[in-house]
Amino acid sequence: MTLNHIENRSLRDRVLDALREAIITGEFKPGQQLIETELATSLGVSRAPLREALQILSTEGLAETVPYHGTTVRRLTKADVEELYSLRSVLETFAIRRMIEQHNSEHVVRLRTCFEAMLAAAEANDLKQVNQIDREFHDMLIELSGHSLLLTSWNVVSMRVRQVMALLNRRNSDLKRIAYNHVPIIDAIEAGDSDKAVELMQAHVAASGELIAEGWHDDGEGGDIK
Amino acid sequence: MTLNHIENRSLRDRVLDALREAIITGEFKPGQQLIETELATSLGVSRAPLREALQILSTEGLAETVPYHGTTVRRLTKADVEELYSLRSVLETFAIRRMIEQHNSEHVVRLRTCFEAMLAAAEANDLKQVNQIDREFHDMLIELSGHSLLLTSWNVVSMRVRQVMALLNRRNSDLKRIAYNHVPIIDAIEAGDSDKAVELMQAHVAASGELIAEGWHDDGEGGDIK
DNA sequence: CGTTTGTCGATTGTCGACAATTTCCGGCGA
DNA sequence: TCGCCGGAAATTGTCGACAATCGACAAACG
Repeated sequence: MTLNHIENRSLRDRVLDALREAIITGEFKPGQQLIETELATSLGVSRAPLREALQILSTEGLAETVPYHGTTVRRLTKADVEELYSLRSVLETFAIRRMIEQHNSEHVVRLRTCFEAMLAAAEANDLKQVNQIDREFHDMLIELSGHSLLLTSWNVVSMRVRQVMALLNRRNSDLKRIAYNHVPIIDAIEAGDSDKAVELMQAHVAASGELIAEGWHDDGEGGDIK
Repeated sequence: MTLNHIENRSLRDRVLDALREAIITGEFKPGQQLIETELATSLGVSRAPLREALQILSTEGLAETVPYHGTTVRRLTKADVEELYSLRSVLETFAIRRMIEQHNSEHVVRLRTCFEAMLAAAEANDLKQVNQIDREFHDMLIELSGHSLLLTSWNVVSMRVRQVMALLNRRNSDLKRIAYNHVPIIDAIEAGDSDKAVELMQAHVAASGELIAEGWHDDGEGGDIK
């Protein structure tokens, strides 16, 4: 008999996931006030676990808490976007170097598998799916570096990148081209050429970062891209 | 009349500071269980703000929470120390590059002032003071990069570095030599030579990291250094 | 004797109520 | 009209009490 484990996580964790998801997907807009009693009743829990979730969101940088003034969804200025992408670049290139040092061919296989899934989604013209797989690709890079502290730092950055992406209306650009952009990076990793892989990744991240920062309006929160 | 600011911060924040300090200074040993009722009564607060503080400690990586089993001070393995110092190196070198890009001579002045204070403490053979100023020096590097997201990431790393330092018994080594180690870095920054400054910083961090990791015992938590 | 089941103590998880703080709004006087 | 002074409303902060969960040991059963 194959029984599934029953959901046993604490309310706090489930509330945290729900709120995080709402912020990351842009359902909760930047600057929006997160009123405890309101959220608590709408989620059907008391304020205690909800507050704990809000604390965590604050330390993760997704929300902002001012004593006696409440918690709001953190605003994202143009400077924030630039910082986000520059730090992202630093973390990812570090991960690449560290991964290459391990000379594990299994890693390259996994990256290529991921790429192929991305390509398939691109051919189906499925923007959402491409985005998700792109996230998985970059997450995988970090994971394969085998650096757990880096992973936790990355998660914070990654979440906010997702938030940024959700806040702008992207037209469907050439998805296949986006997918193929990853090939030279994988090739450089396979060849063990750290410097080249790093260079390519820096360009890759910088390009998308600039593209986004370019059309960013601090008050309107994101314009149209591509 | 100069009145002190009335302590108006929330209990949670003050509890958080107290607990963090206790962990960072090594007063709370790694693996030690942090029992809510116990801490609450000893601090004279209820469990609510205390729990919120513990949540934050967990997300900061200083503590570890297992549902229904409580919170413990996070253990520091040798691998953790290595990850810590490698990430620290990445963040600091990034900060240096970014700082140099600004060509602000004021920055160099502040760094030199900091160095001189360190030297003075070294001549007084005051290990504790030297350590504190060393921390200030590296914190200053991050601040001067003008990258707020980097700063928040740094703070997490920095706290854990302090914890590591507190857990090992350092004999007084040559403090003046330690202080003077910072000079070439400042010089390279002043000269605007990013690559050299980065290289020196990497060596600087790697050296102390290896020194510490070398004598680290995962179970005993840190041996004697120098 | 080994396995399963029940119970206990300790600890964390959650809740509702109350206190503290800020904000907003209306009335009052200059 | 303007400023300002309460006081009510809204919101967050804190507390004590109760419920849920877990590990360990004892008890019952084969």
